[in-house]
Amino acid sequence: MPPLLRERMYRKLQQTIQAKIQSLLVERYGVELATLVVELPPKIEFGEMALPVAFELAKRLKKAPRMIAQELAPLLAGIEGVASVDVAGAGYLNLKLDRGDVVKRMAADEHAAVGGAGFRLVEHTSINPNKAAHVGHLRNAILGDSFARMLKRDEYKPGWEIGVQNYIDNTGVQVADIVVGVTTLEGMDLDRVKEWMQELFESNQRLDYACWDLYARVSQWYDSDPALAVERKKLRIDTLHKIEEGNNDTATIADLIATGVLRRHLETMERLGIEYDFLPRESEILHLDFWNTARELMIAKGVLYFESEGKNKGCWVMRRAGVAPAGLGDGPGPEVNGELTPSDGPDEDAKILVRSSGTVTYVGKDIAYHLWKFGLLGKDFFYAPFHQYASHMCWTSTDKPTGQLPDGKGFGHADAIYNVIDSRQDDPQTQVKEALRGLGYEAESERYTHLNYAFVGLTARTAEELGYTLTDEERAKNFIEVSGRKGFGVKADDLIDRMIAAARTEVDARHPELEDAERAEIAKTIGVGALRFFLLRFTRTTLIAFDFKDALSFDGETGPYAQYAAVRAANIFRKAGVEAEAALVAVQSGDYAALLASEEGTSVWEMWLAASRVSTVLEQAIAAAEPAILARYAFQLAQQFNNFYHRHHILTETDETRKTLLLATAAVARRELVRVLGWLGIGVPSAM
RNA sequence: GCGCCCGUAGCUCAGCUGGAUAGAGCAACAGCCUCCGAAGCUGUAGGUCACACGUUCGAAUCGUGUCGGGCGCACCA
Repeated sequence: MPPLLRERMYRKLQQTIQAKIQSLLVERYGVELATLVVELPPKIEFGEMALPVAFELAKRLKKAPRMIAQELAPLLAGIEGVASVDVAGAGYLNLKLDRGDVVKRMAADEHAAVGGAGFRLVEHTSINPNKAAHVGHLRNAILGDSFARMLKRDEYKPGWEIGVQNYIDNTGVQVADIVVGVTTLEGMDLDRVKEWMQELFESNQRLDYACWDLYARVSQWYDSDPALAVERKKLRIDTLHKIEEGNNDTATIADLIATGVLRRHLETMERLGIEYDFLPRESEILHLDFWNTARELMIAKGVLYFESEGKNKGCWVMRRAGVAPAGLGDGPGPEVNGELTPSDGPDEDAKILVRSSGTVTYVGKDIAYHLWKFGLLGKDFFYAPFHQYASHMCWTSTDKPTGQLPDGKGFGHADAIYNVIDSRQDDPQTQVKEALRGLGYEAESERYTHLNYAFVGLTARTAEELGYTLTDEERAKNFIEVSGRKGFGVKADDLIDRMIAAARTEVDARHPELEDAERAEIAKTIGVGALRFFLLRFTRTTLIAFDFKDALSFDGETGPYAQYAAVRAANIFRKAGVEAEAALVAVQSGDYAALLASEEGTSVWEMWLAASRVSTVLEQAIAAAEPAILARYAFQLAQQFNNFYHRHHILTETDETRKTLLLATAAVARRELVRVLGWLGIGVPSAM
């Protein structure tokens, strides 16, 4: 069978039809359209594909749209897979597909391929390793993990080669704060810190939880005595510098705690099915001098220059993204004696990358790091194994040569990158892209996606439930912002525990006959599914006001609703004593065209039509970098299935032809639902 | 002050590159379990898509402005 005939489900059919019409338009009217819209009609009576192309042509051809549509309609009738073409409304071209044909193709699992060449790096989670993860971090990790699953090669799609990274800021101020906490507030030295961590471990206490409270205490402590505030802040900076330098007890304490907390984060995320391939650390970016290499590249290209005047005097700066330089000229003038002379006064808006003290800012380090990601820095990390997952190793960076290189290539050779980062960092992210552009890496800059999302707050109700006393001002707002400094927020592990416990209560009530271990497993799948779905159903720009009551609801538009539909479908096969696979094979022989065309069959056909859109929706979700699109689609599939389930009673169906089709319908619905949920990291339990 | 995001049903949100009577869930009300498990289904009610202009055959969608809310604009990360 030629490839064109093989891949002809919704997405493929759409592509074929678009190409055909484009050539028809050129042939007949000499018109070329940049894009040709093919949409899903609002009602099934209008067919499966609708083309508003006649409206578009009306103004160019100075003809009534309906007239154009009537001219085009007969020309489209010959397209393969199209059963009929109608002109509707003021000039819509509505296509009806050959239902019997589509059903057989889908039963054989023919679908458009999604994927491509190149290595893509997805970076997410990136929690400061100085305290427990909270809901906001979960949104980040779940978004990133789902997106990685959408891209990755699997049974359904060739996908892309990908690497999943979790950037570890193990030498930042937040880690410094926790070090100040254990040393100054708790009076520990290195040996005592080791003992303390051992004690926590032996008494089954979580290090990240202990740090959560300590971090809050330190943050308060800095400002608790105005007379000592300056001194205490100095202690903080001194501690930071010692950590950055390395090779001293302070740095060792920082490393012990940061690594210990990081291991806890990995445990927390693993509970949700989230794994990483590589953990690049800031300490190596410093010790391997990534910045100096980047710095030279940037100076050579004139992107980075020394400011000798104005408020940024003594700093190395670059033009701020999206802002014209403050001076009259187009940026800095020619370089003179190692310094660039501003063409027309200093650019006061410039972004500082190196402070007058000689230290590098966050954005500076980030530029170096991103040159590495694209393989443009000309140097690499050294790699060491860090954590063994069931199916693969998670690596970390190190500054000592190990002779080990994951997959023989490491990770710094991306063709495209996706950074899952809070939208409060839109500006610095834009600045990094601007630096790439300035260095002449236009293409890389284009393939740099900041997968941004609005932060997660808490509803007033949930904040009060956590024992937080609200001010009147806070009560009036739609959400309360979480604060690590105040130790205020919903810790990830606590939340996961509550989700699973809520599911467990239901499972125990519904399935007392099951073994304890199986009930536990089912509850975990449901609790995790509910949590992941809850954080995925909102589009990225939507600020989530987290509320326990909403999250713990398992009715309606939730993960458990979708899981339930898949479980119901599976139950049908169990009770019928038929394998889903066999049902899909069975539908190949037999003629269902008439049945599918009937009024009753249309409600069955709608299930197939919904299921046929998997590739289309996946492509759309990848293009928009928006897992919420898939989450909503999963819900729609489940809803469609529940409709179908109530309308057609399969097991009692006496007509064999009809029963075969109904069984195949349930099989397809379940297959696609399981797939889509899988990309969202949501499993389907054995029973519900 | 400048930049970015947002304003859609009582509440929480969808609405793709403009297109057919603006859609879900929750909450409310009325029904449906001797029938593939009711974490489900059916029905009712609920909207001047913040507002005003503009572009267009056509605007929730694009443009400008106003009002209201959020977030950024450090020699912090």
